[in-house]
Amino acid sequence: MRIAALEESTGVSRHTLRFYEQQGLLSEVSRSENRYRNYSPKAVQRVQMITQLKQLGFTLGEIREILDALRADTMDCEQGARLMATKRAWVDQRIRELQAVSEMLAAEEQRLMESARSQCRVERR
Amino acid sequence: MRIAALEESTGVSRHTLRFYEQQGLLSEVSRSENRYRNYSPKAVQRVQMITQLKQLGFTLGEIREILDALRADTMDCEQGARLMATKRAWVDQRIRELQAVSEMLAAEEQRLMESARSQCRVERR
DNA sequence: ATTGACCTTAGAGCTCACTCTACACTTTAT
DNA sequence: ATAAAGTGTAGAGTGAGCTCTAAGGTCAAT
Repeated sequence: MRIAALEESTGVSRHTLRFYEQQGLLSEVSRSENRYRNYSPKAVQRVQMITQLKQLGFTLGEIREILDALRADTMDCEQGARLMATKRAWVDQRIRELQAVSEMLAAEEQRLMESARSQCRVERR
Repeated sequence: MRIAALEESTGVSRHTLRFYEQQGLLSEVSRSENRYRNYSPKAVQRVQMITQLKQLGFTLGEIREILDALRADTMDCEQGARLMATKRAWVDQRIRELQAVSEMLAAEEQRLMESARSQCRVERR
């Protein structure tokens, strides 16, 4: 599978695929005789996982850590578990922050609707 | 009120204040004889509003649009409320996504802890 | 043999939201 | 009078995450 095929099946541009490889997100990519990249079918899953985690707000550095942890056959289980726990604590903290933001937005929306009939001033108290 | 005073009373650095002005977030800033910026006390409120909206997840571009609309008096309360609702829907969607991630990480952590005593092999999905 | 599609690399450019530097001018304190 | 502190501008740098270009190598079809 060459780069155009991986681009086609993942929706991630060849530029970005090479960038991900350069950033260490795709580990070792094998090459053909002609130096062309030769991807295994598994690469599709891996790129899709990168895309998903990216959409969820993880940085490329964090994605690399997670993928490395999930992939490493030699990984220590306890270490992996701790990595997951750390990530999860971080995610949960972000959830709490976003929930606070959501509540503030709801309060602001409520306030604006209530003052819709009288005078209006956005976000100024 | 000069830039140091505004920096002091808002916690926003002079660099950032000038950057905001350059980005059109502070409209016209009056100058003294010596070309120093001369802020009115209202500027404190305006900068605080920028800070608040930023914390609510609005980009500087969105904040400029909101401030422009307020200046032009073309935004009423209902429009403001709709803006908040739209942003909140976006935030809530991200919360749901992160909750799904948290659950996946928790499951992975659990699995790793269970296999900590026996053979450790990270399964990919 | 030549076209054109595909691949390679290094490196430049872009957006966002700052952050800082260099250098000059003004004000204030001693 | 001098030094320190404050302010001005233009422009470069940062870092994340791409995005694109230039210049060249490879390959299949005509």
